[in-house]
Amino acid sequence: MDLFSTLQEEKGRLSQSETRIADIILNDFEFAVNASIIELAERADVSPPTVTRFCRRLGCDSFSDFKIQLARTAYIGVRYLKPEPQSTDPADVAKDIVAKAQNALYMLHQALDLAAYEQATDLLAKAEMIYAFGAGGNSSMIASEIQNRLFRLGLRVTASPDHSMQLMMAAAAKPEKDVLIGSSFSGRNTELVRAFHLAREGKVSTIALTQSNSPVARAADVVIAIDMPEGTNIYRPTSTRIAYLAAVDILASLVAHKIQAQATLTLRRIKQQLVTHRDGDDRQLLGD
Amino acid sequence: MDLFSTLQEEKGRLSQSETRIADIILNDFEFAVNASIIELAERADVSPPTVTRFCRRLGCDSFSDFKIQLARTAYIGVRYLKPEPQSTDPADVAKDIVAKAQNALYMLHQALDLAAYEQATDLLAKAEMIYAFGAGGNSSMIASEIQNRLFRLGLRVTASPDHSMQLMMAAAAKPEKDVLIGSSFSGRNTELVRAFHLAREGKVSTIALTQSNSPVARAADVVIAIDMPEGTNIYRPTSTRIAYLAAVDILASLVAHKIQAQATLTLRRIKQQLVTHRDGDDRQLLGD
DNA sequence: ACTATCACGAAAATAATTTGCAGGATTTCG
DNA sequence: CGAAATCCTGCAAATTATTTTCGTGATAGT
Repeated sequence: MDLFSTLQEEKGRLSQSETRIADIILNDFEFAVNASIIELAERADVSPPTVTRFCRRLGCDSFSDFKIQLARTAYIGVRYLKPEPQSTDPADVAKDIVAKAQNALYMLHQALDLAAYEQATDLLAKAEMIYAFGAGGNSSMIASEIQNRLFRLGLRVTASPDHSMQLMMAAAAKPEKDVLIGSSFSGRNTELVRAFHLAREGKVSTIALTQSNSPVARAADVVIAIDMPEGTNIYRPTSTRIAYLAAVDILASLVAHKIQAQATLTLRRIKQQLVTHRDGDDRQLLGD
Repeated sequence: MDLFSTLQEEKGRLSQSETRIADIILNDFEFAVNASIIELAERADVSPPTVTRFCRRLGCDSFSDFKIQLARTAYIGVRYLKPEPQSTDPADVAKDIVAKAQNALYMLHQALDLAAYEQATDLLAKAEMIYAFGAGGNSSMIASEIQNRLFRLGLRVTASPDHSMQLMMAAAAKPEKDVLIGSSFSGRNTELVRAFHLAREGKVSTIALTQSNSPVARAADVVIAIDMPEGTNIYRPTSTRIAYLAAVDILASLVAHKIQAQATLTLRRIKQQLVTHRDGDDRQLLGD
């Protein structure tokens, strides 16, 4: 487990002095990772032993162990604690975006519900036809991405960003054979919910990539939950999208492993096609 | 700068003892971050002072500073030093994908050519119309993504994955007013190269997101270079895409800052539209 | 009000790290 | 080839950082 989560959890149970230490760590991370136990103690106006005890309490072996653990989660964790002043300097903008994207990935990994992924994998691998739905710039991209990833494995799949089409397709899907997979960043795409209900009525299994405990999540059989802390402008949909993409990537890889033989064959054929169509250079693997 | 790069660079100039220390760090990272200077020294068969000197040489203030820096770059940097063991266990697959994606982001950031981004930003911000081109599952996604990001800023933009359309559009673009931006993961999409040539003849500025020194790169005025070592796993040549997406994100953010007033207004209108169209809950920021 | 528990810091003890120094190896240059 | 210079290295001492021990005062429960 990572320190920041632990810290958030324990926060309530800490004593006054310990809270002061925690605050310093949360507010001035740079100082905290670099400081010695004495400096940290002084700044928090406590004694070094208190700091040691604080570290132990958080599950670390020692103060140095604490600092290491802190540093390790750091690159990932700092950003969402300290929303830094919005700089428009290109270097900062770039750094910021990269850091946030990495955060999103980190959090995806933290919250990974493998069981859900495996269930989804089973459904997809067995499906005779897969319908991938999503609307709006973000989710529609995810839907095409699902298509893009799965057809390469030899699966039958179509993606649609169109509500009316989605409803019709959901109605046309074959019971217990076809699978519907939908994405909604907000979790409140009511049209998608409707399509899910329709599918459920028709005994078509449904998978949702969405915020947990949202209307979309509740309407689906299997939920690949992707929850990013909302509220501030820190988590713009753009870094969330990276998490979605990684989730699709994971899902597709698991499916690929599950149906390995078939997938390898299809891939080879696709590649063949690309190579002969292009300049004979096969350095490009699977499409541009 | 991060420690791993420094370590790679200095590697040749190190003495015997120091090389031993470096090897231990590179091969058994877990041990290295957790060990005390004495343990590390013993294992490398050197004295503690040698370790201290080693740390200084790498630009750290002290051994502890070294460990902190090591821990900080760790999550990101280790993976691509040690080729992963091929496992199909879902947890490993997931971890691997996340790590690769983070690596891709890391490498994007390392190799960032800000000047190119700024040039591209200038072109895009001033463009009267933007054409975003890309073909194949990956690049066509990037093209739509460019559209998705830029139209929100109030810019006029269209994306096309269709070669014939691309050529016609390139021919129709207005000299010195319109801009063409194209993506090619492989750098050898000859149709895109043709479109770029056409644009150049017509004095339409061109921006390429592609591999550096590739045909596509050579055909463009401004190159946002994205060079990734493609993995060996044929199921998943895809972490590169995350880097592309982040690059687009950076580009779009820079453009947004450049034309801030206009962008803010447009964004507000889009949001307004989404909120009234949905259930009045504005928790979703900018599309699903 | 009494006891148990807890939080905390002072000081002592311990452990880790760095510094200064000197021997030995290696390189450089005459 | 040999002498001087330089660099690498470890030892031991000095320094610094961290942890443990122990005692005090505060707080909560009975």
